[in-house]
Amino acid sequence: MNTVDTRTKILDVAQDLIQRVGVNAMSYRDISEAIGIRNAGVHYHFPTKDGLITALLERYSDDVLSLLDQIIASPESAETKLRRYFALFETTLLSGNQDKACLGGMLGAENESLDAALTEKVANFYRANERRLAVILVEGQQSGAFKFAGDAETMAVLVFSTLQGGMLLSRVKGDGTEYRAILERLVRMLKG
Amino acid sequence: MNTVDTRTKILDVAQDLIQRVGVNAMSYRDISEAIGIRNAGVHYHFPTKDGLITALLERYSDDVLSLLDQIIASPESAETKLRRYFALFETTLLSGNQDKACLGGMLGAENESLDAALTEKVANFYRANERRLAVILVEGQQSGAFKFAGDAETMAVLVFSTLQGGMLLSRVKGDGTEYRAILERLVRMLKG
DNA sequence: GTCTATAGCGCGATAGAC
DNA sequence: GTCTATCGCGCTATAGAC
Repeated sequence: MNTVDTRTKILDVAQDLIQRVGVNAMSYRDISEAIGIRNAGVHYHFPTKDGLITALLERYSDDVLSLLDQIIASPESAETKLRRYFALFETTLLSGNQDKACLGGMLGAENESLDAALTEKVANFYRANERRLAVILVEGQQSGAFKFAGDAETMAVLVFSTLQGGMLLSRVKGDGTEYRAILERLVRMLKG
Repeated sequence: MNTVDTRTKILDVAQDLIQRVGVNAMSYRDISEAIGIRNAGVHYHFPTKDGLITALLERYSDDVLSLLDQIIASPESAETKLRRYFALFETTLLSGNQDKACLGGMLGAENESLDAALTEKVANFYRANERRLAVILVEGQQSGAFKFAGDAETMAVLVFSTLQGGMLLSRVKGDGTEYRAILERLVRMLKG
């Protein structure tokens, strides 16, 4: 059953391509060939490339943050929530057995070559992640599961930095297990 | 006094451009215009783009690792060495008052759109950094300055991940002070 | 909503003069 | 070692038929 509409197919394929090769190495032709229509057909749905990328980031951000909110709202312990957060990026974003970067990380790296309005959207995606991470960290602090000095906000930024850097490094080195090892170690550090 | 030869000028300009906009948004024309020669003049020194990028990464890797070796060989404490390591990426690589990414980070993000041989060179740059970080961490462990559970190798990868992720995030958010805050917090965590 | 066809440009790269 | 000139291609994007 293939009831997915073309607009969604375009977004799916574009996201996959960007996560693999980057924004500037992905073309309308790549997209059109992958879904079996022509160049002009893609332009019908997304007249400009910056518009396509903007729509893509919005969908991605909504999806990830919504999954994150589900994790936060669950009755699990803070430590489990944090692990599920890390697993989200490991499986959903490094999914499909091939090495994919985080869309947010890739757009961040290439952000200076994109529409200026996109920079703020990418930054907001980062901030939204950090805000949710801070909630989990505070919860763990209060329950005694996490023990660390200083404010949870800075720690949340540190955790998100490690997550993003860990994905980058694991992908380049071709060792998918490294990401897990890095964040497992980080959890242990947070537990004190 | 301008005694810098053209080959060096090309490498300097290309590196600056890649650190800002990425490999795939940088062109021979950008380079030639920046140094005041023509497209063909750049091709004389670097016939292919992959060759140029390879030469660039080699120079960059040699420079960074040599500075790192100097830091390690210095009589400073392990904590000071680690701070100097972080400052190296903060000042030398985010230099020139504008937001630049780490060349290694940028090539890592865009690595799937580059010559396959470059992937291994980028990975080796990461590993070389991690190896040196591990030396500093072990030194700090032995002197009692650092206290952490588990092997220094995994911790070195965690530290390098945080450094790379921190540079990415700070750059996108336009807040250069964030990088420093993240790594300052990491140092405090390592001190236990 | 997708097609054919094409405009217009920037790209990496090369030949050959100087 | 840098130049002019150019090739051939891929790109984003658009016009107009179906």
